[in-house]
Amino acid sequence: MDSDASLVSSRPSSPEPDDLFLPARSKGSSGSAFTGGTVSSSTPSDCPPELSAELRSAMGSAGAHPGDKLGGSGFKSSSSSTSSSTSSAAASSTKKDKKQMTEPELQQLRLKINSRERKRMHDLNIAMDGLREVMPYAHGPSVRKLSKIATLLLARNYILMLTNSLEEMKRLLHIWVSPHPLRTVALLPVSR
DNA sequence: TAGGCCATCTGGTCCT
DNA sequence: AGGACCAGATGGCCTA
Repeated sequence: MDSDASLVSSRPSSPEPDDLFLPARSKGSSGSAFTGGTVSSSTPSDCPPELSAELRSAMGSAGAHPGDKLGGSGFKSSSSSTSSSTSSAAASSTKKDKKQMTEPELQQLRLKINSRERKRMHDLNIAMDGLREVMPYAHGPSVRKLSKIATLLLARNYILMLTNSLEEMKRLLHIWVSPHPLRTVALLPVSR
């Protein structure tokens, strides 16, 4: 309810995950087909998410705690709907205790658990923002930020691209320092 | 208006 | 036993 506003103000509508999922591993050939391909252009012209100021606000507000009300965001009417399942199935670990707990106590416990879960998700979002920050993607206040799924897919492609680049560099380096005379000579500066 | 994305709640399971 | 993690359900907001 109240917390919604405090979280992420921007509504990401990511680039198609498929686009982000694409190449990244056209290994065989000369690697890094990714560079031009996925990462930078993964945002097909018109849907270029970004973030920066939004990110900060999001991260800043992540710690903020809403008013901890049951059924907080206009959710299903609290215990009434779950009361049956609560009594029957019940949580595995605290089953015995829950039977003995009074309604207010149960409610208190629920609030506590909800709060923990909320915090967990906030932490997850902060981590996701951190990942967005290091992604090769257009960051800016006027651009929507990547959706979660898009962030993950882009990150995957980025890692694959970097891996390919690294392999390529290693290969080149190996050629350069190769003991093969012809290759070595070819690398020697022309001294006349 | 439909679809996408997200936050939150909730019960269950796993781990310490 | 308590907390972390997970997945399903639900409803809100936003954009095409």
